[in-house]
Amino acid sequence: MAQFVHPATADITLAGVLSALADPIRLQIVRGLLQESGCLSCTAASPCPTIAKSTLSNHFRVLREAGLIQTSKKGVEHQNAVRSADLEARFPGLLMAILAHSVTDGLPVTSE
Amino acid sequence: MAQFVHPATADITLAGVLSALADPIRLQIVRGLLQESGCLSCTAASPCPTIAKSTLSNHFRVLREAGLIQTSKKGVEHQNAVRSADLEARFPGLLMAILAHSVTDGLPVTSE
DNA sequence: TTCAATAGTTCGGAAGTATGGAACTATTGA
DNA sequence: TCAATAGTTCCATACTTCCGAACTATTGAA
Repeated sequence: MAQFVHPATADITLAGVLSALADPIRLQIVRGLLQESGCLSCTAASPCPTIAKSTLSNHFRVLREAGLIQTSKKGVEHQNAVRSADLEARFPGLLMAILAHSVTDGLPVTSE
Repeated sequence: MAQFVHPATADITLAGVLSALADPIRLQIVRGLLQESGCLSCTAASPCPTIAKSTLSNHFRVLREAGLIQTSKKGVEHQNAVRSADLEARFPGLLMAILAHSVTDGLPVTSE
């Protein structure tokens, strides 16, 4: 499990970013990471304790391969951080534009 | 086939929008619609002639149900338009932030 | 009215993707 | 060395996507 595979900044694709963030769980993970000074273990960054470890691991892999987060091993844990600078360089304003509205996700303003 | 089901502006969700635009084909459809004064039939808005009709129909359904486009029947064709104003009202700046980079790797949309 | 052409939709099966439990690896600490 | 903890991998099941074929709806011509 040496080091993880992270795409270079130039290799981050728009479809990959959107696809990764299209999942509410992953969206919440990224939001949580940004709120917590950017470094959390996988379980600490989980938005819901009922999610299976394997599922969570998969979500982190998707985020990692999309270039949204950077994962480094630290002891028995993994430290995850949002690649804010890389994303800003690759798609200026995109992440902010998306996360600016993520609070309302799944919380309809009106009926339902 | 009465009218199509379009979500109210308030019911448009972030995950729905991101999920709909996470597909390169749908991203191209939306871009094409915006470039063409916003009204195109389904086949006219197809970014690739090899896509099966059923697949295309499904893509338009996804875009419609996500609140990205409005479809109205006009004779034998369907007229599709991006719900720019609704999206701007619901998620200010989001669509623009996404489409600003949708030309896959750095080519500017504006000067095209 | 009947027939053919066109534009989309729906159906059904094949291929791909997501989920979670069980088993596995890696690190730490006793 | 053993147990505990953090993640990953494997596998089976469930869900989604894609396409061809059949279907519906509108138009225009005979």
